[in-house]
Amino acid sequence: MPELPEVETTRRGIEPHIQGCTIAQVIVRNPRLRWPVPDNIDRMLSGKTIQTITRRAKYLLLDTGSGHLIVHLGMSGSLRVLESPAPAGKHDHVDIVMTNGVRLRYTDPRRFGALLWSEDALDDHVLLKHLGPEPLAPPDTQNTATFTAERLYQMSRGKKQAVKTFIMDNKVVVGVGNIYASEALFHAGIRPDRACGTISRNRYKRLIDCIRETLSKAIADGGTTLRDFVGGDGRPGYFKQSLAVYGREGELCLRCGAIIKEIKLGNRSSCYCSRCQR
DNA sequence: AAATCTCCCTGTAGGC
DNA sequence: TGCCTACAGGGAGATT
Repeated sequence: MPELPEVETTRRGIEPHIQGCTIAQVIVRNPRLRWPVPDNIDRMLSGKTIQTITRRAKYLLLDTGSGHLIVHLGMSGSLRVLESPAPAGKHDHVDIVMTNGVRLRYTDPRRFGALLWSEDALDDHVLLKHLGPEPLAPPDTQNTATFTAERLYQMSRGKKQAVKTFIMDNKVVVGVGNIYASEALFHAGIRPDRACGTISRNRYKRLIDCIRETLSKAIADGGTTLRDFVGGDGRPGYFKQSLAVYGREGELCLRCGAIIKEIKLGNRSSCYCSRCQR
């Protein structure tokens, strides 16, 4: 399921195939995603050239020079490059056809994703303007608007919220979903239900290192494929075999051998080792 | 104001 | 060709 590493894997997979391509046509088979695909999207995109493909949080941004296509993969979405037409399956909702015949195909069984068109500056877009810092951007210790231990420390003071839901909050840091929050907390030795306001600067420093390391390794492995996810080349990711706690409730901790526990936090399952994580 | 809950959706797993 | 329910999850919006 697409978290930051899966979105970045997708970005890297499609970029070499579609950067510089001119869009001939957008075929919308089913516009009913999280928000409706705008019915003018074919008119807005046709004839425009894809200049860059960037990522902000879990959003992919295709810049045409006069407006952006904003893509979110939801939890079961994928974007693949097809070098030639192929029959559309049940969940292949949108094809973006290039003038050279290459297609960018959006597939999303659960339709939690989105394809939106924005002519405004992206900094002002309602979905993007309140987002916190990127976890993998170069840290700037002088700037608390970047992902630093000082930021987490300051934002968490006086809060009783569980640290796991805290780091999954997009205003705190973006791109950390349920899988990688669980994994990073394990590697940092912090219980997911610990009140975020009781965690020291030093432990936040360690947590930040672990979040960066977990996300980076997952990107290097092509993301985590649990069921649906495929990268831009249609291949699954291989990080699943590196998961230490996520989805391992009842199994043994790889570090100490204790049984991995599962609790619900914010209606989301959270797995942890009660011996390694405090 | 902060924290928690609900909802959108559908494929899959598990119980019977 | 079994039917039914619970569950998974990102994140906006509602509620407590």
